[in-house]
Amino acid sequence: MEEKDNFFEKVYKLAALIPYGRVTSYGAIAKYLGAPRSARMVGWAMNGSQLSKQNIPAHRVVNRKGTLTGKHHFGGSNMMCQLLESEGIEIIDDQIIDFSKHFWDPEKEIK
DNA sequence: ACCATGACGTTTC
DNA sequence: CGAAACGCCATGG
Repeated sequence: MEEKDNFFEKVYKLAALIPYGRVTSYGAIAKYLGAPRSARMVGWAMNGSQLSKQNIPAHRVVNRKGTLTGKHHFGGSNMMCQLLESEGIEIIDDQIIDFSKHFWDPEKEIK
């Protein structure tokens, strides 16, 4: 049953391609993968990304509002925030400042 | 097969 | 403008 679904595989790949100091939303990833309705599945995939052998910068993936909804699943609430701030991203109350400015659209950046 | 949950998103009130 | 409800889809019980 451990067949790497193309969906998860793409999520990991895309997440790993997120440039430094950039962030994206689950919906954007899902849409890029061809499943704009499966934004939740993206989050589910990220959950497994922690167990993945690769280093998935899941901290660069947030919801469409730019809120750090999944900080608890990251292995600590402070960790995700700290990582993002370390990349030059301002975060206040689990909310990314100038989210649109840091937003990274795979469809635009990747062609 | 059905119900419940979840790192989301959009629409409605 | 803010909160709540609904919708989507996959995984687990």
